[in-house]
Amino acid sequence: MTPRRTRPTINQVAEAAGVTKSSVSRAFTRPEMLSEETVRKIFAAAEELGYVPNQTARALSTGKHGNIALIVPDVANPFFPPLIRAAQSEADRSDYCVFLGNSDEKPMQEDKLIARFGGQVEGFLLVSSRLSDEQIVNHAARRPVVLINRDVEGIPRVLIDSATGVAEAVRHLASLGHRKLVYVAGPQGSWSNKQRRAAVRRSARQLGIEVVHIANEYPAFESGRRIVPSVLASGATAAIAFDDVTAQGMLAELLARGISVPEQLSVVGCDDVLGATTYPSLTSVSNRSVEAGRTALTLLVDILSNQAIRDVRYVLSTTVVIRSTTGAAVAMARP
Amino acid sequence: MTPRRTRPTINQVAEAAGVTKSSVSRAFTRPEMLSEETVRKIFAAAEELGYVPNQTARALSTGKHGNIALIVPDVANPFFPPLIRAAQSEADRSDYCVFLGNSDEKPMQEDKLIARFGGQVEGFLLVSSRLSDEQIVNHAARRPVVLINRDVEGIPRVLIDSATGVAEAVRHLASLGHRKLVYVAGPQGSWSNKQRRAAVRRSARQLGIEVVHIANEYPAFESGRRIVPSVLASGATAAIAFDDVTAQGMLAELLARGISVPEQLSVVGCDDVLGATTYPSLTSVSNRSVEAGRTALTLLVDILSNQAIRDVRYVLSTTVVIRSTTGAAVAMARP
DNA sequence: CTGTTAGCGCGTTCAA
DNA sequence: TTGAACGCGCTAACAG
Repeated sequence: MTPRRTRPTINQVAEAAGVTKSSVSRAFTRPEMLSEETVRKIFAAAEELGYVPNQTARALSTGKHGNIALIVPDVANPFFPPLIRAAQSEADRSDYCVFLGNSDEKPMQEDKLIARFGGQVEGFLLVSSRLSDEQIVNHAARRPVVLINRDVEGIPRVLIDSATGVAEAVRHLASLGHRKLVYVAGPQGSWSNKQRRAAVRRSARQLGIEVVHIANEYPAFESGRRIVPSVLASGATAAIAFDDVTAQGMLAELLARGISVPEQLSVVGCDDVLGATTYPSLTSVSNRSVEAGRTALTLLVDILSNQAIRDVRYVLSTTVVIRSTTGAAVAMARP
Repeated sequence: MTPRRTRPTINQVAEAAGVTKSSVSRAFTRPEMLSEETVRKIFAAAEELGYVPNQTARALSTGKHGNIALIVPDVANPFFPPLIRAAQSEADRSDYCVFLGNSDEKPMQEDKLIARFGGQVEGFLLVSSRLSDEQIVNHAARRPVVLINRDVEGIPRVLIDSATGVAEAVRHLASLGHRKLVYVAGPQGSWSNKQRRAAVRRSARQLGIEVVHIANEYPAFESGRRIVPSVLASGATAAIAFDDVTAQGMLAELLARGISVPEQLSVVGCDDVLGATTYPSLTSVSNRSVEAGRTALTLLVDILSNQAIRDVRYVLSTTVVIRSTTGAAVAMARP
């Protein structure tokens, strides 16, 4: 038997079961309102016809679509896939479908996506949003928004506190004798970048270490390679990069230039997305993106069902994971 | 001014513009049917109220939802994110929203996702589907389906032909003096796996090389590490892995065991997702997933607008990318 | 417990 | 070129 192209409607089921649409509707939403006998009849008829409730029609009358939008700056950046995966499987548990959006690190694109999805989702999960606080607050006024790695007062948010891990990393470098280090930055609009940068500065000052800041808009392997000359020119003996991918690019370029790590330069990454897969294996700040994704999605689902718009601020702290790219500072001439 | 919670409807715009709903509807779908003057008035009113057509209501009456579902086995596997990204941005160009589904390599989960999305999408893009041919044909009978890396007669599909690249890789190894190699397999249900395995065998036979097949269900870094003992035990001098991630795991384990690559064992990956980021940099079969994603999505959109269900079979060929994990075969005792 | 009656917001005939 | 009326498939009062 070949499957029909047009799906059976609630009316056909009603007729087949000898009841009205209302009863069929109830059988699928609140069966406890019906007699067991009726429910049985209806399900039998539905099964027979291969009836499945029409989500769209249901959404039109209830306003609930059962969809959630998940927007990230760059799907291809290894930081996001595990997070996406975690959020997905959590959404799955609550029978939500998730739209995925890729903003390409561009606020305008992100805004456009939110508008496009707006009509058919109940809430948004914005990861590392590049939007302004004002824009975020505005969207949140229309429908529930949960943020990951973005700290906006009044909006439920899950933050991966890389500051703790970064501080540990700086202390680790200090204990190895480093007195001057560079911070290779990430995207301007990134909350994580501001946080990491501040953490590096603060810890360094406390330990009497000098910090050089090097800008680098797009966090990627290639930009990591390109930034190496500036790092070398700075005269620092260690570098902390915005993320693992950037650090990996640096590692490759350093290797290509015959500069040995960590003997001549120590390198630290962030987010630990590469694990021990680089060579030398990368010292990094731990990653909690999976928990962040899971937590944020649970939070969103929670808000959607309780409609209690709480101001939650969930913080996940991090630590430094020491591997093989950090070592003793090179001997330097004293002034 | 604070944004309203409830969006303006077509009726409010109609009233504000001094026309009926019909005209407003037409202004947004077929403006050429209206006088310029009326269209102008309507748009002005819409703009003023911040009116945006309700996708759901529109979908209910037209049957077009403007959504596409993209299902992959594992978002976190680096092969997929670039493909997803490419498909996304292509969908974006045609104003489609995309649902992302993660099947966890499980046919049942994939089926469940298809059912869940079914009600609100116009078509499916199934990547490396783990479903049976029969299941796929069945779904395709209900609504348009485009396949990536899955070859089912009658279903539009985009195939990355890794066979050409794998054959090149085998010849490359042969020219380096290898006489016995192992193929570290991928998921059973994977079309790519079958294709690669067959290509290895065929090329090897032609060149008089012996092949050992080693099963390995889940393609991941850890399983790559675990498989190393078997590889070593086989006595082969070279290994071709199902994908780069598996190969990377092998590399790490080999390094940990003090076995040097390629001096003692040559390793080849597939899909080239890691680029030159491993150490030693991995020889691999080229990756065309971005083109595959873009092409497949264009194809789907095309089918959706032309409703001409053509039997397309788009093949992208590959080559071997030689880097540093392949070298001369180790000297072996002659029998 | 079950049927009846209204919409949800929009597209689309059919007339005018 | 525009308007009036109906229907998409389902849920939600309101009766009974």
